[in-house]
Amino acid sequence: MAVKRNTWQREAVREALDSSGGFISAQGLHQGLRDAGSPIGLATVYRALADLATVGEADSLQSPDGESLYRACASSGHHHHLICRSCGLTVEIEATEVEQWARRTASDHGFTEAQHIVDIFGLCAACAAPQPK
Amino acid sequence: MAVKRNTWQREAVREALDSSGGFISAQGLHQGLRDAGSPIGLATVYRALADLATVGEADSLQSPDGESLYRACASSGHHHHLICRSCGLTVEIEATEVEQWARRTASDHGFTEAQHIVDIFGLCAACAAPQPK
DNA sequence: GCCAAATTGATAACCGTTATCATTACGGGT
DNA sequence: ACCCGTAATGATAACGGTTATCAATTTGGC
Repeated sequence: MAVKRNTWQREAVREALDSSGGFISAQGLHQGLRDAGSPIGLATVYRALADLATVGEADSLQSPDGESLYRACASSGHHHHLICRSCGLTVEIEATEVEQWARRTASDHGFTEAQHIVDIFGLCAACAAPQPK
Repeated sequence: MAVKRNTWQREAVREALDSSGGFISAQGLHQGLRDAGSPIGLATVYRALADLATVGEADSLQSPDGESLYRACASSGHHHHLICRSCGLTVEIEATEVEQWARRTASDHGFTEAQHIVDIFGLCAACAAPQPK
């Protein structure tokens, strides 16, 4: 059965994910768990993460480097993120306008089942000032 | 030097990219070039692609699988895409509203050097009706 | 307490991308 | 026209991340 994935491990992952406060890579999460004393294996982290993503309790996106980043999602509600590419700070943003625009644009071209990817990467105020690059 | 990247190979890549008509993976592009008779190497394709992307003549995005997909970009202008996840049909879309929204949102939170990822994946009219899967 | 089923975790296989490095082609200078 | 230096090319190896494999452990039911 597919709905049997509830062992303490998954919750551990969810907690870690939740306390990370932002997007984090699967491996980073694994590190964190290990540091926290969990003897959890990397494979399990990936599995838990995949499950959480499927259920909708986690959000995943591809970093520009091709890594998969995950983040705890309070709801299965749709929202977007503003991510500092330097320090990782993540801000959830409302995108009502964009939602509408996306929906309109899609149906405008005869597209259905449209899901949009809308994320903004930048440098937060803190990271911007110091060194440009 | 960095501005010395102009040998026939890059143009070959650009042509291939251009005639692909949609997003294509670096490897797929390499295959295509090879099939077309070019003795081009995979490494060179990656290099050319990176260059084109840098100059702004190619657009790149990460597929959900983590692959990098490239597409010929008419201009270095910023625009987004509506992609059929079934047949690969790609439509360039104007996103003026979104541009503004993104810029506003970013600076609203003190972010600078904001680059946004805005793409819509869906099923085009042709692929939607027939067979669900 | 015993058995069956499922999860776990270490490791190996995979896949795409990037770096390495010898070879080759091109251009300039003489 | 020839020689030489510079840079691009391409085969292959190295890399990093993700997924699959599989034996061992744990869990729950009877």
